[in-house]
Amino acid sequence: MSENPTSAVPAFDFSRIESEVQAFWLAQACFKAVESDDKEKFYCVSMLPYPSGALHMGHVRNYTIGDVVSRYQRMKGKNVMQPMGFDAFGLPAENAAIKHQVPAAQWTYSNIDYMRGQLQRLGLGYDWSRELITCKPDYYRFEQEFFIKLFEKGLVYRKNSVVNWDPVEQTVLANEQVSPDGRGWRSGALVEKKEIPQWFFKITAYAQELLDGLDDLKDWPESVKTMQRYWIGRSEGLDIVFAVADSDQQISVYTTRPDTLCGVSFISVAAEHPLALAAAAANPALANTLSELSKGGTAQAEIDKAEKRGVALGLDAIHPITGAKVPIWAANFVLMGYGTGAVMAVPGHDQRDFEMAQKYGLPIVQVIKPADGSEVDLIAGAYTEYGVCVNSGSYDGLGFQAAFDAIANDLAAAGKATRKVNFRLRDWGVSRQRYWGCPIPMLYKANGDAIPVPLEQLPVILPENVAFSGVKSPIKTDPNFYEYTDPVTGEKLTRETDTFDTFVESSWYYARYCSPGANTMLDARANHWLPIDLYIGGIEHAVMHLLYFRFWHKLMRDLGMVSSNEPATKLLCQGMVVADTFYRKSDEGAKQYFAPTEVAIERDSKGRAVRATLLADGAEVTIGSVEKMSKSTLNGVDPQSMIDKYGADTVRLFSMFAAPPDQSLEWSEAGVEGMSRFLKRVWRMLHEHVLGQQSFPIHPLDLDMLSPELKRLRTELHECIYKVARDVGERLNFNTAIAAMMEFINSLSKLTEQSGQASALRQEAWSAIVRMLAPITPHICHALWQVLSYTDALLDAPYPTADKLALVRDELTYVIQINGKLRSQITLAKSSDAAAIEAAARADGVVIKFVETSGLSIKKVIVVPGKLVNLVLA
RNA sequence: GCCGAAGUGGCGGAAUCGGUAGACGCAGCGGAUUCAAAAUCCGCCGCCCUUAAAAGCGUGAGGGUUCGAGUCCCUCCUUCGGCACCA
Repeated sequence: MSENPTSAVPAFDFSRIESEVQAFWLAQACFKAVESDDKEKFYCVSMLPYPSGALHMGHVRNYTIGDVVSRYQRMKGKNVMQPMGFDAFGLPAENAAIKHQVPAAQWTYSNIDYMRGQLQRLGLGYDWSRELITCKPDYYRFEQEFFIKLFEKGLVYRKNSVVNWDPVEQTVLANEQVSPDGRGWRSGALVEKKEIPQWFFKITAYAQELLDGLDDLKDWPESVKTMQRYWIGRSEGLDIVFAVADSDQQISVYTTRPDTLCGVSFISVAAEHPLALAAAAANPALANTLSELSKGGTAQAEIDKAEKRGVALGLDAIHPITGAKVPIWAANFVLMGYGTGAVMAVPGHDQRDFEMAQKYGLPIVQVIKPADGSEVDLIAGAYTEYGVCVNSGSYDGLGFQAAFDAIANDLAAAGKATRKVNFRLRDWGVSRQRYWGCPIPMLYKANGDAIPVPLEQLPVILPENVAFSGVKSPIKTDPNFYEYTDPVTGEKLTRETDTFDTFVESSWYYARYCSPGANTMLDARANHWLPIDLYIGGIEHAVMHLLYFRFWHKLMRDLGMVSSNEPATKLLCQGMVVADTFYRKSDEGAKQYFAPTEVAIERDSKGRAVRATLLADGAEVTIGSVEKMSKSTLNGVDPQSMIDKYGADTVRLFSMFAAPPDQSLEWSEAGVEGMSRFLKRVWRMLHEHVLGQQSFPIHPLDLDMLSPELKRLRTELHECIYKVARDVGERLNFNTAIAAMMEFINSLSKLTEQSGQASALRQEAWSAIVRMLAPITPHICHALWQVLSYTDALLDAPYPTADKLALVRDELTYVIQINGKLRSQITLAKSSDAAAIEAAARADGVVIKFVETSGLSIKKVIVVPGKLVNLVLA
């Protein structure tokens, strides 16, 4: 790129500028956050990355948003803390270890080193002195200690729970390792459900508080709160006890629809229910069928979509109202780990029961009819709405609530039911049968009793130098790890070899950032920063992570470690980064994908993409759908290559401009080039202003001296400032803020006037633009700020505020609609009242002509002050 | 299957409280500059009819409310996220 030799504007060398500015920030320790009561604090956290190898565009987007907000808040005078860390335990490191025989720890640490460098290269303003890495004992020791405290409080317990079991590999599989058809990813064997003892956090003890707390989270997206409410799933219902015929056993079911009780035609239990197991013990054929029923993975979507199947256990239950015998079946859609492992089946009014009844010829009885008296068709499916009881004896004619109360009272009096509030939320199972995780700090006696590891022996350190033979966790076969001798009594104990779910580490890292180096989990500094003022991460975390995170905060509160009730007051969920896909289909129908860099796109005269060819052979490839960047579709774009080619500022600018933060962002290299052009234009125009100023010595801006053109332009400037501050500071809509700045710069570029006042206005404009762009493109702005001859640090320069007087316009443009359609426009003085506006509209030439030619007359006039006039013609 | 989102020009998107649909950017087209190209600058750019103007159509589909609907209500379609062991 050769510059015009006559131009005195220096070349824009982003690479040199970015490295110089980053070196300056580092040397000045600009982002080190120090607790202070002088300024209001602002604590901004972006969800920490899993160190998978390199940053992907999703990270770039997430972290740029956090950095823009942090830098903006700093310019608004806040004491900002923005930390970063690595969520370093997890399955991919273990898979790398199994596949390539590289130690999980080494793989993880080298990934972290590379990714940290990438984050720094993006110019993200983190306080690196607070960095944490969750796989290090100085982090995870505190969660081991915390777990033991909860165990002692009774908030942690052990129970049997179902896992995906691969019968060929003899190992537990993650849901991700089970294919959609219920087979193990390596063995291809049909996965079975197996019960093993596992540790649980009693999150259900906080269910009501987690639900109620959502009402106070005013700055969380409504969609996330709705999902959490549904996930917690509070319901009011009845625990009903059915006696088992010819036995002293009974079976308990929970229902939210006691009004349908008279429609019960059978009972469904899980294949692992004690009644089913007892029946199977005496009946090998039944045992076989039950094991067939438990085939398939544990994922809810899979269970819901599977065909409803069941088998009669040969037992009957006694209906608590009618006394009739109803058969007991085992069904594949009932889970032992959820509720009582048994449900009452009402095929007329529950779709799953309906499908099961149809398949096996069980009775379908209508006991609810619509309140409006219309008929229902119980051939097509169940009628699941509320209505009025029929075929229900003395309850006939009662509506939902009346029937609920009557049946609840009658059954309660007979000792057959109790009212119960139930939650869909289940306790949080944290045991994983995997190696690369935090060891669960428990010991087992020979009789199976569990006791915690003595606190003074913490942390239980995960050995990092281990070799995998096969897929099994090495610590499960290593006596040096699992053998334990009580130092006092000499008793031989066994260590727990399961590790924590990695959601445990990510549930409290945000708090630990506030207390770096403390030798307890948190210290007093935590309450200085908490709660988080803005938490940013992917929408995929809407329920699980964000619920565990809220739960853990309440646990820490109840242990006296933090004083707030919620971890984050504001939440932003950013969308995915997506890109075009290109592929060819093989003869077998398999898709072979190609990276966008390997493909050339041909366009027609209107710019439509008509054809894509592979650069390597010139032959056509299919243009696929736009999908999330991923390894499998090869449509990922490497952030590093983009930074090298265009610079961090350009990459940041594009990430913020191409879409609003909560929507998916389509990557487009042409779009990136557009951003690069914009920055070069800013660079050139600002330099030209400064060079031009030399012939017009700096004048102070004198508002009374401005020409009408300058006055109009200044109004535009302050409208722009007003909009940008609102978009960035309140709405978090960075794309429209950037568009507003581009729009203003387009106007500014048309200003040709050369005068002292024009120069003063240009100085005001560029000073504001550089400060407004600074959070988004901090490197170039740092350099331009100096070009404008300001000597203070841009990082702490005050964010521009709009001059209210400049925002006032003397005239307003009114839209004239006829029957709601735009027909004309008029410009009126701001002071015009409604009558004057209406009169002006009636007198408008277009209106008069329209009324004449249509032959209609004006029947009604609607005047919206400051906006429009609508004339209704009929 | 259940819960939550999204759907607007050739493309990404804007329209913030029911009031001008298409800001801004990309792509494309035309022009200036240049020996030429790149870069840069200027202009055009929803569809349809048209020399032009005007009219008409137009925000996934179909209904509805309203003086007025991209926005509110109902029904439906498609795509995406989550569904408890990927993180």
